[in-house]
Amino acid sequence: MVVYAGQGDAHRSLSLLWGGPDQPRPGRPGRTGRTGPKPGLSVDAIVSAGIAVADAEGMAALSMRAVGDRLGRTAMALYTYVPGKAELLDLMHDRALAELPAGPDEPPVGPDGLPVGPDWRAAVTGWAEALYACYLRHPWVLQISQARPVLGPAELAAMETLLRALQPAALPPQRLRGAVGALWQFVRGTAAVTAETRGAAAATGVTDEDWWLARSARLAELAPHFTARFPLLTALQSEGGADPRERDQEAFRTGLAVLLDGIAASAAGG
Amino acid sequence: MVVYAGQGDAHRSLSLLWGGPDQPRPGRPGRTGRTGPKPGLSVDAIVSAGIAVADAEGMAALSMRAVGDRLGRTAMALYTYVPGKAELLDLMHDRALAELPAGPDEPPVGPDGLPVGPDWRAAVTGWAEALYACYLRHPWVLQISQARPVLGPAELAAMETLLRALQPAALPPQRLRGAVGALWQFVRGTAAVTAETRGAAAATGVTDEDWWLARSARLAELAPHFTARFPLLTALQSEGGADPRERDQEAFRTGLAVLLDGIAASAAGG
DNA sequence: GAGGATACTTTACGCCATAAGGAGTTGTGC
DNA sequence: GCACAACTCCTTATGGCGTAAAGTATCCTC
Repeated sequence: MVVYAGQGDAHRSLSLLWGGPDQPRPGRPGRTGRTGPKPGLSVDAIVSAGIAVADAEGMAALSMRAVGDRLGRTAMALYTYVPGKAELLDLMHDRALAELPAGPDEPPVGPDGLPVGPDWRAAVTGWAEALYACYLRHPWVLQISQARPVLGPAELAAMETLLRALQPAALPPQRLRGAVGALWQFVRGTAAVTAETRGAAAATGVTDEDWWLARSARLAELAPHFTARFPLLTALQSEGGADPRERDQEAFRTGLAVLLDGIAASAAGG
Repeated sequence: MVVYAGQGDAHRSLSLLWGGPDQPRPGRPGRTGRTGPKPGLSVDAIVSAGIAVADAEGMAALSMRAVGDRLGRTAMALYTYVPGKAELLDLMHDRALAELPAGPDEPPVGPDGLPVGPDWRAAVTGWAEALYACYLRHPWVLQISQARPVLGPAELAAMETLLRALQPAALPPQRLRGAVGALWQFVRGTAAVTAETRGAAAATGVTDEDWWLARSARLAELAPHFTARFPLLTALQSEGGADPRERDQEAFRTGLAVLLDGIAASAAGG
């Protein structure tokens, strides 16, 4: 379950995200830092602690008190460094994405000087797999509403990497925007489904496969005319069956293939 | 900001989702309903009230108290009908999706008896636009984590509709699964972005366009070497410029076109 | 050494979901 | 007609949450 809890100050988030580590003191507006006790914490340390809590115990357990505890402070101590929880989440989000590889600096270049490479498919696939893996390493990121695009440096860097990978396909700008959006949303959504399957299975102490079986059985029991009501779904579920435990991986691979085919068509069609 | 707040009982959600209105009394396990005062509420009424609150005041304002107030009851009265807030959200989610049109019962059939129709693109486009519009009518649905796929009847019906629309493309099952996932995630993700843009603009009392301008200006100010660091992004943003206020619509259309091209390629390639 | 800025703590407020128990209402079986 | 069980709905209470407000201890500047 997810609750939207009021926006937080995106303005402040942006400052913190882009402020960098060079600020003499933690990022509150009018602070000189010439006097007073040395800060014992830092924004970075708080973000790390937050990620540690979320990785270990899930988003539900991520409270300001929990983060403070992990640092040997009270919850209120964090407010010296970070305006509030919403902004902390924004920072955690971008820090998680910062694990993504930057990719090669230069795309392959042909004799005509233009970027060239039949293998933009491989490059985009690599990008997508890296993002997918990152989401699965930090599933809590998927509960931070994508409806709050704060545009941190790591997120933008990831988009830039994708654009670089797509460069050889030479898409017209409009198509390029569409493709980038579709790819990003696809990876995120697919990762969310995978994360949930794993999480639910782990929480109930059952294998992924057994969990799916239990779910299906229960559905069939509750909706007796299931096959009559949803014939195509029923057919699809039984048909061409991959091992259910590999189904998520498969959905990722083939969905991505569909997207890449679409991009290829755009490239060809100009 | 979004918080994952503990799973709730998916088992109970499923019962409520599929139980239908034919249960003699609200859906608690061992109730006969032969005695006691007549129920003044119903699961349906509670779900409607929840949707009304969320539509009018957003997910942040959706509390059990708020829902109870709207029905002239206390928060605790709801627990007679619904096990908890998580399950209520599941019900609200499925009810929102129930607004989607079911689509024609039969796909067009050719002389060979197989479903046929060059216009599966139109059908899928129609499906995607309907889902997109539904999400924008109820943006709070997008904050319910997709990482809790409870599989209500309306959600499954929407998938069935999509499968029916895709039938003429005659995709192999593996590809079909990939395509369905990609389409769904794409619509959801794109709708989330649009919803956020509108929401943020509305909250600050500014047009979408001005909001984007302010955002860009602030980014440029905070990251002085922006263009050097993200050359492709910078280029893409300026290039081929649609009116920024139409950009979301455009991203939806062209992203969908990319997906459809990919599906067409799969159909051709068998 | 005084004074001010700063880090961090304690306390408190108003929310939240919901557990526990009680009051009033309705039907059933005697 | 009456006791009782079933049921709805309420009040109260618990333990969480984010964070405002105010206090204390630390350190630098003058």
